[in-house]
Amino acid sequence: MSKTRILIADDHALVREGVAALLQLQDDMEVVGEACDGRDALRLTAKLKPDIVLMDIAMPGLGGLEATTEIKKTMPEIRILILSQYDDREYISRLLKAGVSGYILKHAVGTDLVSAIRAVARGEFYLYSGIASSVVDGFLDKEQALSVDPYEKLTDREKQVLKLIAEGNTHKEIAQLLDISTKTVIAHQTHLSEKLDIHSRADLIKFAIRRGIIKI
Amino acid sequence: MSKTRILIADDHALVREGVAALLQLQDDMEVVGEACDGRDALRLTAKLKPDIVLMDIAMPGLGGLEATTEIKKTMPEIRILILSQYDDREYISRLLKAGVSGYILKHAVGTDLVSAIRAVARGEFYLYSGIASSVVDGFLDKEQALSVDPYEKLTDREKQVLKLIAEGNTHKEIAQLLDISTKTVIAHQTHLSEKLDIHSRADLIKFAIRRGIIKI
DNA sequence: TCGGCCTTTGCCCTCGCGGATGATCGCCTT
DNA sequence: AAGGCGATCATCCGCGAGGGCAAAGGCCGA
Repeated sequence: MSKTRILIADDHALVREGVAALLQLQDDMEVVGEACDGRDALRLTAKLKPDIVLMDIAMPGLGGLEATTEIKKTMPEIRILILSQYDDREYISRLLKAGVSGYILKHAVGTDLVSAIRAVARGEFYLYSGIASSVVDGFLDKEQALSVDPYEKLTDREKQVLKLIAEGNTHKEIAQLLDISTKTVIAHQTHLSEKLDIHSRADLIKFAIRRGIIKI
Repeated sequence: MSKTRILIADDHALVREGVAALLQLQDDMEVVGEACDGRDALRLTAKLKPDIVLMDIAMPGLGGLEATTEIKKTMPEIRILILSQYDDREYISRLLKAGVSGYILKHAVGTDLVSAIRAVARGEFYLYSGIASSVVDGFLDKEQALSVDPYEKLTDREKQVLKLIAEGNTHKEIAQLLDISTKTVIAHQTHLSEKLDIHSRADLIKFAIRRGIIKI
């Protein structure tokens, strides 16, 4: 019997090593590599061809969702299990659209993670307890479930403005940094807020943190 | 030779178990318990009397700093090693004031953590590489190093308002929730912003996240 | 009893936020 | 050539943010 080959992608080395240590205790699992961000995850996935990638969402640079999309584009047979710090219920449908095979929280215990990996290895979906019901709601709203990630619909300039807003800059400060008018900054923010359907600075900040767009 | 007895306090079960698995690999260390928040850490520390408490800062309810202060008050012989997700350099002096014996980041690798625990067990201070220089700066500014945690100087009402602001509520919404005038809300915010020396909503939100005051 | 702190509120002011609407310019695709 | 889209900037307007100033009532310790 061959072991399930696992790649762990998380920006916290201690979490990577700790989870790897937990999984190595299982005789049907083998951690073949560790990636510290989405770019690293892409590179190592192509190189190591693991069975499952255990992926955090909030990582610097290339985030977990973007990395998932890229991996599924070129290597659709590789299964992705999301290991998130946040209970992003309304976000799961987009992850499913990107092709992930499961979603588990860091609040879960080790046996949950082992169960999740075995389920995904068998080709099943895994959803951490308490999340399942929201996914049912998600399937009821199929239009939304099939929509693409709104963040990907942002232009480069809008992503740039989002990052600067989330970092706490005022419109005037952003205008000076980008050498444009404050009115243009506001226009970009208006557009990106509509695309993301997030209409307060506080929620923009939290969105950016969850997505790994800014560090705190 | 007796093993170093360690209590792990972190609100993420997978992180607790993973780090515990790493530490159990060392034959001079023994994880005697796991706590999921500051209150739990207090209770288990009193019950288990570990040599070292490995403590996260951002935990729901009672945070890591508050728990550290309480533990040091009644059990000063127990050493605390902070395991933080964030590089809160300007915050370290207050942790030192509270009596911690070390500070390490989740970005660190397992061997760093093992070294840190051994150093703390020997009675030394441990500071994760790259942080040491800022601590030198901290000692240069002894007045600040000896100051108390500004958050503790906030009144209950101010802490309440801080939480509601960080959650993204407007002044009017907070006024309605607390059944007071918006002017009073602003007065509370003015006072707490002065005490914390944080003068933008964005930074208040990030402060609240780092301290575990709000969830995201 | 007095002073200090907490909580509350008001008025005034400036500044920033953010939506609606409209416009120009350039690039790219059809 | 025509249309779509992104980036730029503008005006108008209502509302929120936040500082300054003043002050009243309650509670508690000296």
